[in-house]
Amino acid sequence: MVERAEISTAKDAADHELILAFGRLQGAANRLEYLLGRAIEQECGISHLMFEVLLILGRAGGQGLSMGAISQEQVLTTGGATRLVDRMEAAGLVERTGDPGDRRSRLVRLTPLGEQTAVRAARVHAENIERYFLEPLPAGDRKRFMEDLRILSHTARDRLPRLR
Amino acid sequence: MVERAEISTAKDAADHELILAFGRLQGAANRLEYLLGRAIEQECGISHLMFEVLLILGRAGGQGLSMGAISQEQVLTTGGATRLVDRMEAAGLVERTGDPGDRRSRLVRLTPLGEQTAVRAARVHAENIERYFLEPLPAGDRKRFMEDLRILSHTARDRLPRLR
DNA sequence: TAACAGAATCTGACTTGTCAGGTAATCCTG
DNA sequence: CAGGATTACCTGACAAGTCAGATTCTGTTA
Repeated sequence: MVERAEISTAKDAADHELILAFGRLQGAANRLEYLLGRAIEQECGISHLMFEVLLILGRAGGQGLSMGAISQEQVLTTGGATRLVDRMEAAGLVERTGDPGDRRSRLVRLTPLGEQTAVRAARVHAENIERYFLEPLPAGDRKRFMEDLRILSHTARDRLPRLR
Repeated sequence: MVERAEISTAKDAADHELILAFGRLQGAANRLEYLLGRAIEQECGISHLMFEVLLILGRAGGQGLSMGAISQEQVLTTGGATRLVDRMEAAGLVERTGDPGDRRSRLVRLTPLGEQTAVRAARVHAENIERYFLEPLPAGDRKRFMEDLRILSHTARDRLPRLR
């Protein structure tokens, strides 16, 4: 009846194995994210989150996106988005203009510098992904693995509650 | 020669696809981590990183681990480890004692409360992993997928430089 | 054994996120 | 159309990391 004894049941042993395997996944994901984020920071002078926002804005094009749309695409609260865009604006990567249709809202749009940076950072990022993520995988597994990830990422995304 | 034109090459299109696919992976990993971390916080009253450290210490057993060993197992600098263990000590989950063999070093060890919390949190965590991570995957794919992850996590781990 | 390089940890200053609570504009609804 | 609910964004207070440098101890070596 000592607490220690609990961890020796069969169920707990299976749990432990699951946690270990999943921990390796999380560890790998974190380390990869760290590595890729570092590369972008050093080679392009922008943070990982700034890079994400540059990509989002590049994909959106045209008028730009509202602050709310940006924070919803990221794992960021609205307050966090405000501060991130503040820094990006100070760095000359984006500009904020009022939305003519809704004076509460503000549209965020890439500057020419922001576009150049986005293109260059995307290239660097893709190279690093190939190098660190795909290369170590057995060649025959890559395609199937990417497909699994696609499925998984969608189901996970749909299940997870959004931030405010 | 306009910068915009660069993004329309075939290579850049492939890069873009790779970045998108990988972004989904990162997004899923982050959202899962967020979700699982939240569950642990709410149900067990400890942060995600505290949980990791509890598991590490539980696995180590015996004398406990030095601060350096803890920071190396985590994606944490030594300064960050100091502050995390400070909070865990204040919460009564661990205790720090001097290492008799090296007076610079300090050994961190689970308290009885820390052990109980580790066991309980591990159970909650395993349940949540199954619910959010494995369940959405097609049943036949789970085993193979876990194996891929195992391989990948090892290669990624080996390639990534350690923090200080 | 004195001196110095290196290791283990801690600390001050800072960064960048969260959270809760503003403020201004918009949308309903009687 | 007045007035309350809601929406969009921002801000002050705080949390929890990073980083560089200080402190204390160890081990080697001249």
